[in-house]
Amino acid sequence: MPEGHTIHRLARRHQKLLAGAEVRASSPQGRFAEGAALIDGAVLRRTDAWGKHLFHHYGEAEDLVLHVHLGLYGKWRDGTGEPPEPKGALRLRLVTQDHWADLRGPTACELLSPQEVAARTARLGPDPLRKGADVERFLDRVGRSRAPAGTLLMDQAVIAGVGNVYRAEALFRAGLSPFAPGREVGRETWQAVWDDLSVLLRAGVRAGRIITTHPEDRRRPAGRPTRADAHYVYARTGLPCRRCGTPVQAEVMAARNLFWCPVCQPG
DNA sequence: TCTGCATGAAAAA
DNA sequence: TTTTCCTGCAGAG
Repeated sequence: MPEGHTIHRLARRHQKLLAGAEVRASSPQGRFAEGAALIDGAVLRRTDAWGKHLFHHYGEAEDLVLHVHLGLYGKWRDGTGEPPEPKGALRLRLVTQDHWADLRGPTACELLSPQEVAARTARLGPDPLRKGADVERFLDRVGRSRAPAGTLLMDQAVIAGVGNVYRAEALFRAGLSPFAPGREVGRETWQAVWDDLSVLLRAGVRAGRIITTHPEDRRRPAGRPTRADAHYVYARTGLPCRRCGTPVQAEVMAARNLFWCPVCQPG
């Protein structure tokens, strides 16, 4: 589900499945009927992702741009051949000769001009998954800020694509307290966090899910494996830290549940 | 089958 | 800071 890795994976998938073909677009639910009508019959030229934002560029000049943000609930489904009978609230359906893609529950589904796209992405921080991402901009921003590290990593204007899972896990892997003010963390540590997120996000794109634990840390002394085995601290409130056994703590930071180990991440 | 919560962010207050 | 958007699913019963 949707942190940056999901969106980049979707961009690649849509590129592969739909790009180069004429697309029939519809909004069975009706909430995007006008936009769908404008896309309908156009050729998808290329797809792009920046952080959690997905873009489809349509038309010869690539100047008709579909912008989708999945938010918390949004989902894309796709398939080969005939699309299934539309069920429930289907915001957008894209159909080519060979494939279909359905969008449900997005926070944003809108058409933008290239100028509007540029304005949106200008507000976003560098995305570690993008070629040529401006690391210096990230380092500069976090290095000056009084805000806590756990807030900075969730701020899409600071670094784009990191969500609540990657926040918790990157902080743990860096041994960094979520409460440490950005300017007190140190440039080398922030650089390491960026590099680690870059690796983790890329692994997430490949796997299609977030896996942040080293294999040797994933083994459990007893019991059934759970979904949370892929994480060190995320959604593990009260469970023993995989490294030191201390119960994982949780509290709300930047409007989301933050998880951390008070011993491995002192401060 | 039902309930509450969830990987997000804009709008309202 | 709180509400809203409005989907899917894990866990409870």
